[in-house]
Amino acid sequence: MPVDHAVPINPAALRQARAGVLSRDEADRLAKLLGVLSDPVRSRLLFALVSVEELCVGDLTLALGDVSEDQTSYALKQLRGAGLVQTRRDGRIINYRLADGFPHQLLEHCLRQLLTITEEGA
Amino acid sequence: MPVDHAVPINPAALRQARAGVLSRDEADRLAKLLGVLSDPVRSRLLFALVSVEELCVGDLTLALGDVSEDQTSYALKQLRGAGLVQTRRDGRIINYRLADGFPHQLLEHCLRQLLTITEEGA
DNA sequence: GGCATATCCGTACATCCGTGCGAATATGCG
DNA sequence: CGCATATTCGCACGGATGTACGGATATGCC
Repeated sequence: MPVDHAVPINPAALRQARAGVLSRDEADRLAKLLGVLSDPVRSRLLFALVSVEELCVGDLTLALGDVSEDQTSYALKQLRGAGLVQTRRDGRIINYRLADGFPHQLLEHCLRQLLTITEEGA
Repeated sequence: MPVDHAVPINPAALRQARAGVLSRDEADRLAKLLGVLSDPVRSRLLFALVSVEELCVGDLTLALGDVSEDQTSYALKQLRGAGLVQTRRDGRIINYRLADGFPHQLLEHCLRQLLTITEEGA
């Protein structure tokens, strides 16, 4: 039987929780961005780019070592669509770099911290 | 025609990039965790829980306001599977809270910062 | 014991996402 | 102009994922 549950069980805590909840819009934007980050190829590409000025698709493929150039190209396209990387054409070569204003500390600090959390759990 | 691209175009930068790249294992773990976070319902549940001791499924559903109890239940199951939340049974009511050792600053600092980034882009 | 409530499960369904393959575009070189 | 290289595109396939619905389970109350 479907449940209505119109009556809060802990009204005080509920009020407090509501204050911290993101709006639907904010949560959607955040989810979209995290979705872009939640792919091994894409996150590794960002980590490859964080310590270097710029690199072309072929060299980025070599940097990862175990992906095809198609995968790299597709992943870069997603990252570019999310505004996380920029391109600079140099003849036939297209160089990718982290976008202007990209928070480098996000990679080096936040995401690496996330990694240590999962380490503890495993 | 498929491309081999055995020759790096920028060997120096490539060497530097390789140093920063995550291993396949690390990237997979990170991607899995980010995948759990990259859902509006799940992230909003975490933000609801960050400022409160614990809440039951029904009240969490009310806190979000625009999701079904099934959605809440399913999302909490995912979060629990990832080790991000814990449960405490109290009679018929099952209360959820952030897991022990959960980095509260991750929500309040890192993820909210991510939100501001996308604001600029939009 | 019998009923109401809180939560969860199993299934079915639609949808999205990453990948591989072949071909196309774009540029440089001779 | 014709060919080689770097990158991207279009398409189809398989796999994973979120949602809805009915029913199951667990607990408390009378």
